[in-house]
Amino acid sequence: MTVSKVVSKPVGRVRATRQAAAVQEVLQAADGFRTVQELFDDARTRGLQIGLATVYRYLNLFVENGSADVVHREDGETQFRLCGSPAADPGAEEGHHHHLVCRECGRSVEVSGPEVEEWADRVAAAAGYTAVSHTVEVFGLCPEHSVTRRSRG
Amino acid sequence: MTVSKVVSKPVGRVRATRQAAAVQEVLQAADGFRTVQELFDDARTRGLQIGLATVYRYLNLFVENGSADVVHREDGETQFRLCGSPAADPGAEEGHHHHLVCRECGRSVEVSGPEVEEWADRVAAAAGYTAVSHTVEVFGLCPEHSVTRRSRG
DNA sequence: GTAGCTGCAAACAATTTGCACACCG
DNA sequence: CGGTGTGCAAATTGTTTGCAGCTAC
Repeated sequence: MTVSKVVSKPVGRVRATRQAAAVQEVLQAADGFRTVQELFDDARTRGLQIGLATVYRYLNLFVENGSADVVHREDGETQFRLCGSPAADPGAEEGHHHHLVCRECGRSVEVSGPEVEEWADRVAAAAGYTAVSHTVEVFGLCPEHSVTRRSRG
Repeated sequence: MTVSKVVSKPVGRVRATRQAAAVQEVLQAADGFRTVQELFDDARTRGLQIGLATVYRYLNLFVENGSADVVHREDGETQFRLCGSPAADPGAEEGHHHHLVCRECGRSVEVSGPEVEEWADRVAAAAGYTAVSHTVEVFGLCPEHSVTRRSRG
């Protein structure tokens, strides 16, 4: 695992600071969604000098830039993860998609559900609602963390 | 000593207190989802003596009982609303459904989306995920609050 | 050399909890 | 009279913000 210059293209409007790279690094190192605390902790563990507030700041910047995705856990806590490649697809409207997130490790799978979008649009239209937006988050246990033993007693 | 039919069956494990009735009253008076603060304020406005903490307590009890539904606004704040009639439908597993909520007035429409459930289940299964749960929230502007004038300049 | 970025900690907002008291039964 | 529901405010938790100093450009 070579670390080297990880910040060839930060995010866009973000200055090429050591901290921006740090956030991006821990974000990339994480397989899936992570809480801000976890990312902050990861950074510190890796010896990356950064403050919690800065992690929040960059995380929000990344989200604004479309570089990161965010999910609100049922718990209420916010989790972040690097997005695919939004900047590479300027035409697509942020590449709307949802995530299937593992409750244990945060590992996630990007899922695009045209049906869901259509469904949301349809029911909204049927009710006469406009300016519709929707939130779809799917949580579960990834194969590795699924309990194979269904025995209980 | 009948107190109307309002609180013939509070929620289940909830004692027939004045506060429980108060929360239920403001909940019923509201057309849609309301924040805890709003409900608390409503209660006070109606002259119902109750504390914020108690509103929270009952709201959570109602949710546990399946008497109330909850949505987490994009904003992060939690909103509550009375549910249909879960107790009247013991067979149905809590009557899983989602809501189409108006951003302006909170008025909502209960929407059942078998497709969404199926979709969530399908993508989860395809990825090998188990113990799947999903969150689907649709926000928009109800007919009354939709901006009919599409002019912009 | 300057402006923006950082970090720490205080501020903040939403929600929970503890404890003394009132009320229900 | 006893238990427990209640209220107020303090405690908690997740997140944001202010200000002095450092860093990148």
